[in-house]
Amino acid sequence: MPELPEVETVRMGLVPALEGHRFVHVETRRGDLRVPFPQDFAKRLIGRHVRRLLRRAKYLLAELDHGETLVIHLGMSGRMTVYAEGKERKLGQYVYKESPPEAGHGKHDHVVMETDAPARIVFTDHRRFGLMTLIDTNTIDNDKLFRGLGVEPLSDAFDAPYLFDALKGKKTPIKGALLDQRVIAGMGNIYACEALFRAGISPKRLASKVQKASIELLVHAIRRVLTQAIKAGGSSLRDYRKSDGDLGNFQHHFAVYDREGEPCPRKDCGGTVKRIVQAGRSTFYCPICQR
DNA sequence: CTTGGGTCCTGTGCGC
DNA sequence: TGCGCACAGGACCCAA
Repeated sequence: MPELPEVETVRMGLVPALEGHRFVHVETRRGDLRVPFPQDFAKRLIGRHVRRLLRRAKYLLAELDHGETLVIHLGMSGRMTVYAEGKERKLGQYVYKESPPEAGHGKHDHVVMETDAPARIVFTDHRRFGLMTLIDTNTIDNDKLFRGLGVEPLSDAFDAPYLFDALKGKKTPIKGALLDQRVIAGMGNIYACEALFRAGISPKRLASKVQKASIELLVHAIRRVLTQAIKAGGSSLRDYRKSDGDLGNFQHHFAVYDREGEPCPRKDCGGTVKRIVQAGRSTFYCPICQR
């Protein structure tokens, strides 16, 4: 589910509930996620103060005051929902609903955290591909979760020379290469398809065979599509919700993703959006204007 | 080393 | 209505 724009939207929504606040209550419910919770997970969080809430690739990082960082990944179906304690409240640009008594008691609510904002944060993930763990802040960059990650596509380090170099010698189709987190940290299936469409590049083209000029277009397309998606609050197809519970909006702006059989949105193209499977994932593209 | 396929898990939507 | 299959925003692990 959540790719970079969705995780970034969730991050922004969590900031008022977490940053500068203290965990007053944490509990894990029903079973393990993809990775078991670390020893004394809840105990190690309670009483801790969150210095900053950051994002790296598709991970949320809550930097705590005792040298550990709470790491959260939403997997395919994870959600973080913030509820205001007491009554509905506006924090930042989000309005948090009052916490209903059943919040946190759903079948797939795995973690409930309360802070002195005061707020209740519920982590829900019916597929349990998500992850929550604690990692030493000082050495987090060397952790296996983060060690190999490529550059952040919205940072200054992401430019055409970087991408060209990162794709050099890759014998895989460009679409697959874009999904490789060692190349671009945070890229996912939707935005890889959308960016390739915008850049006019066929997803089947071998990564190492994409011309420099096209790489230039692709870098701009990636930056723009991710930025626009963040502005729209991410894309809600099935499970994804913003942290206030509302839907994102960017799914209405897809050019090709999930639009098999529809006309290519490019003016005068006349092509039809096609769906193929690459490395086990759906790819949507226009065979006429993506070359 | 790189690359592709299978796998984890639950839910939903479709064709028959 | 019901059943079975395909598929879903991710990312490990392992074989070739």
